[in-house]
Amino acid sequence: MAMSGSSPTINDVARIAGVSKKTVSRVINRSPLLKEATREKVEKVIAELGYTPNPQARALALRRNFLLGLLHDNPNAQTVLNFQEGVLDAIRDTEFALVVRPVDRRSPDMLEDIRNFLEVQRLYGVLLLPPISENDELAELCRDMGCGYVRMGSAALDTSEHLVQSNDREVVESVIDYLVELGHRRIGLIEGPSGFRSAAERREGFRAAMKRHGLEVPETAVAQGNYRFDSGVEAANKLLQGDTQITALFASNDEMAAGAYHAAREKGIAVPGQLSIVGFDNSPIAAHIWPPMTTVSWPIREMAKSAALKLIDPGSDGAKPSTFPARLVTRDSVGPPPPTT
Amino acid sequence: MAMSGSSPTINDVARIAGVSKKTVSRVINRSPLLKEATREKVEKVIAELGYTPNPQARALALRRNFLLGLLHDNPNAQTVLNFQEGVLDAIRDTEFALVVRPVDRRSPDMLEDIRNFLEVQRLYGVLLLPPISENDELAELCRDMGCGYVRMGSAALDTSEHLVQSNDREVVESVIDYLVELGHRRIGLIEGPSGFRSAAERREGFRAAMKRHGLEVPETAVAQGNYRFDSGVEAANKLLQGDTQITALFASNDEMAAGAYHAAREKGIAVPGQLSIVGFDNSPIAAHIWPPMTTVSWPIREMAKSAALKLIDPGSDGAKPSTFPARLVTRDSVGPPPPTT
DNA sequence: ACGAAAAAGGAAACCGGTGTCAAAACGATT
DNA sequence: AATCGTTTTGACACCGGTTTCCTTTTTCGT
Repeated sequence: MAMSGSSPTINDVARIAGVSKKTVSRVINRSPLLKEATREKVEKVIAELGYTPNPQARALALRRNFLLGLLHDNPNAQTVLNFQEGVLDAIRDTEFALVVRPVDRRSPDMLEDIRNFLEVQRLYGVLLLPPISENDELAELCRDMGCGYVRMGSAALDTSEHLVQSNDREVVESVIDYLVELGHRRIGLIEGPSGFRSAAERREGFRAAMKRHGLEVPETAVAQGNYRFDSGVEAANKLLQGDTQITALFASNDEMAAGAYHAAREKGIAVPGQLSIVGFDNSPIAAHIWPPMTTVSWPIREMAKSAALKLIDPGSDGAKPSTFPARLVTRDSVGPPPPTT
Repeated sequence: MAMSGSSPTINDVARIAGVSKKTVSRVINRSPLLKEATREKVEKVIAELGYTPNPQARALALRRNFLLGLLHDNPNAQTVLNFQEGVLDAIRDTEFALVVRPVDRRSPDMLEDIRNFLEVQRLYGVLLLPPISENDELAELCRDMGCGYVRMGSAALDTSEHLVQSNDREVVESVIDYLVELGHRRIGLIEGPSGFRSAAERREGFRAAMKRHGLEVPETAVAQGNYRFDSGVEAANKLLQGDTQITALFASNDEMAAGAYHAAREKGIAVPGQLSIVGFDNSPIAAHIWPPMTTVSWPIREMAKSAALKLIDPGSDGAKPSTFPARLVTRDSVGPPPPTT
């Protein structure tokens, strides 16, 4: 009775509405076998009391928590944080909460750790960010544990309902088109680490476009990095040395592109005067570096929202995989190739 | 009996060990009034079965979840993410999980939203990141709701056990000492937004050191930003215009310092040749920008870990406020002032 | 108007733990 | 051996929901 502080329970609602708790439960769960009048009566009481079902109790009864998990091993802070924001967009005003779990994909115990985590926390579902979203054993683990999951990826990795992706390949092709149109012929690539689907997609986009334009891609015009700044420096040093004569360069992410800036600067190569650079991600560094970097932006926040909705309300966002369009953001790191060949 | 898949419960343990579930509960909770023999017997069964208490059930019974919340409205992704890692360090191998909740401190509903969130999720405790860690109403709300909390801050804001802080002021003083030692006399300040304790601390450190060296700080040598890149550009433009003749500049965070780089570049001012710049935070951009930026690094991950420990195990990390030392990271954005005055 | 089927609602058990309080076991004393 | 005061332990209710199963009510065909 004295309810200062402690929130009303389903029993309070039932008593005041003059029905059984099961009926209240039915209202909460939108059971279809309820008379409209009853529903309204109960809903009125719920509204009056400001009743919210206790997630802990539901979690216990349903053997399933109202928690969405974000599993990631992501080198890029901004990406992860944007993703978190997107998930929050989806669960705002619901009883769901977001729990985060950074993992170490190089640890041999990763799967075991995650299994433990899932077993203990009994999450409603998990969101898998690249690169671990590409781990098939992990997806299988989720299935085994009866835990919903959605993989973020840049290509088809799974059946329909578990996937949210972007069109990396196409947009990289258009990046190359853009460079070629400006007159570039010798274009270099800093690709991402093997094992990353996104890296493969972007590389394929690059190769396809070059081929379409009848341009060669010599060995020396390609270098591999690991998506981190330092590896970008190193890769660019390789690309820029000797006689390659590259006039433009596409890096598979912004951090490596920033590394390329660094390498160019050390070598006294002007950007974009002597070398045009395009990155990928549109992370803050792209806007903050000098000159501001032309890069590819993908709608991570929207993708995250969609992924979360797939988990908590499969009806709304559907069983089909969702593909979100990335787009080129032109700033000042691209120009025509230098006149003297 | 058939326990494929579903994990064992306290009942299984009790039955097999031949004791009551309450006794098992006592073992789990390290109750001191247990006979050693009983404890061992039960623990053996627990180990054999690989039993883990179900957090949902405990949450229901205790009216308190095993969830730590991270409340933030932070402009810096890397800071937030590092903080998350630190919390994870603390709760690894415990039953705790970390839930994140970005908030909007400019929203008039913020407190109401948070109240709702706390009421529904019944968190074990929350970690408050700057700037909302400085909101006293919020701290009071936590107390009201019976929710543990720890504030991250750069100065005393609360009583002892609720605080983890850094020594911003001192370290900024040492930054200025360093610049003065190199020969700088006209040093500019880009300060952070009003309302941020950290901004005030850093400003005071700056002013104290300048005063100690007998150096003036004219109006025109100070500009205010909001901790974001663009505001850094703007502030630096103000500082660098006309006749100020500043030879060095301290920005209250790295993003604004990066903005100052940008402004300098646009004006054709060489860094560090004509202008030395020091930032604060040691965020990735400091290492990636050109030239690599001298900045202040503070041990956010350790601070986060300490904060989390304060919540989940007040015994271990103690009731006293913890202060963690920040330190200067010297890179290439600082040099002696230009010879021609 | 009647009986049968369908719809609506309720009682009680259950999810897996913890709290309360009384009972049992134990040790020391007499 | 009986008594008493501590430890230890257990029975049972409870946390706030859901599920199962059964009863009551409504609807409808004939």
